[in-house]
Amino acid sequence: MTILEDLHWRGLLNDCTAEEALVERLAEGPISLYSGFDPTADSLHVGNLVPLIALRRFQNYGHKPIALAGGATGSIGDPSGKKSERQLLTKEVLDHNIESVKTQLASILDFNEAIENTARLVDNATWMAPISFLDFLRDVGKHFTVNSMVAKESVRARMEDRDVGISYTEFSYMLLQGYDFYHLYQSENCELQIGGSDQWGNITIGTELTRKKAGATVYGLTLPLITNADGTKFGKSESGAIWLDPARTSVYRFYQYFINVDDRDVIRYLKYFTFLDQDEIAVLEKQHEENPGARVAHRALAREMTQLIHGEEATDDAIKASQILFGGGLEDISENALREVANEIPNATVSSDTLSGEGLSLLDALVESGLSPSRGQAKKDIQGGGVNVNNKRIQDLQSKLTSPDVHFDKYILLRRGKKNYAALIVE
RNA sequence: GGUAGGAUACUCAAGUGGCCAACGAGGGGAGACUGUAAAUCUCCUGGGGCAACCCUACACAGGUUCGAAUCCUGUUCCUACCA
Repeated sequence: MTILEDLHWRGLLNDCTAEEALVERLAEGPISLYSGFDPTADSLHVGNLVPLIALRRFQNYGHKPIALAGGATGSIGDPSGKKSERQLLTKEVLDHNIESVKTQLASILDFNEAIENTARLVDNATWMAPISFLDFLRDVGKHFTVNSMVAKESVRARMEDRDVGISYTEFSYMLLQGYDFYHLYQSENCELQIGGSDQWGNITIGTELTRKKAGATVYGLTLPLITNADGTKFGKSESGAIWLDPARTSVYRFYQYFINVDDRDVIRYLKYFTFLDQDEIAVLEKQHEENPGARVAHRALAREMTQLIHGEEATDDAIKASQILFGGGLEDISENALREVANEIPNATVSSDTLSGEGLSLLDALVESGLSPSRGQAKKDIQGGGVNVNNKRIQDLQSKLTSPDVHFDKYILLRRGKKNYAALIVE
């Protein structure tokens, strides 16, 4: 199977500037390709993952991936898919973002310099910054008519909306990105750019510029926009975007996001995001269809993704934490796993004194921990059988929490309903 | 500006002197069933109390009454019709 066949089977081929020619070129040998990532935040999120993983797919097939951090383009702002003009980022924020994003890019691609096709990381500010405005206008701007630029979807959408409009700055974005491609062709012999389907316009500017200035054919390839079957936006949970940075989205939440993927989406996402091959996914698909309740495919997806981004060890912790929060008792739980859980859920601190003697009334503990808004509600929760202490149901209103309830001298796990947890941390 | 009608809990909406912390629906919470799903079914849905009961609440401020969401007066806001 070739890389393009692989992408095609995965449903990752959205559009290509010249597919047949690219097939021939790829057959001749390894190619350098790139994809750009603008540092609009100090972390990538799962929505950025498709192109990034696609770069890795190419690398796995022996090609040479280049990850481009958009130090220059990011300072302008890509109008593609944006309904309104964006706030420019300050230099400091931009620098910080680039540094953070760089390390994330590095975690997915193989930067091992010992291998032939090691990945590279470049920042377009290094070649954009020195170019003078005049030179840019003469060398790049001259090759494009405003007529064609205005016709691009990203610009047209904004022109049609008279209320928002588009600034000259964002209008120029496509030229910068186009120049990147030309530059990478010249300096790295980079012949292919990949990106999301919203990047089509920007990518074709690059292939055009390279053809006009260097007389060379370079290729563009776009990947589909990921859409959830239920119409919600991929990569967004109730609590916001799913980031790759564990400080923003904990490993546990990251794992859970993929566990909770809609049944209808799970096989598609296995193809989009994982490196599992056709046979492996076919097996998962069969198991999923026969018994969706077992959620084998979901588990595989969540584990693969979490391992890819956060590594083996953190994944194991997330899986264990999930087991505690969605299943069994605490009997065989390790202190590490319990700490993981406690970090994940709201918590309240109680002093060990309150647990000695009489103990702390469960009602007070529920209110204290924020699980129940009032004592009255706490009572109803208990009477309704909705309250668990250390994953054991308690239905006695008079129940007190005492030291034997404390795990590892530190934790008491409270739960209201199916998934509202809180930890009492004893000090 | 005139006339008429209205303002009830998260939302809609019943209630026109005591049986009203207030019918019903939606929403929300809990339980059962399940797959950390969907659907379905049951219960709960102002605060405190084990409870009797107490407090707070039917736009706002007063009043009548043993007793007011309900009657009266004034105020504010909304809606319709007329100017």
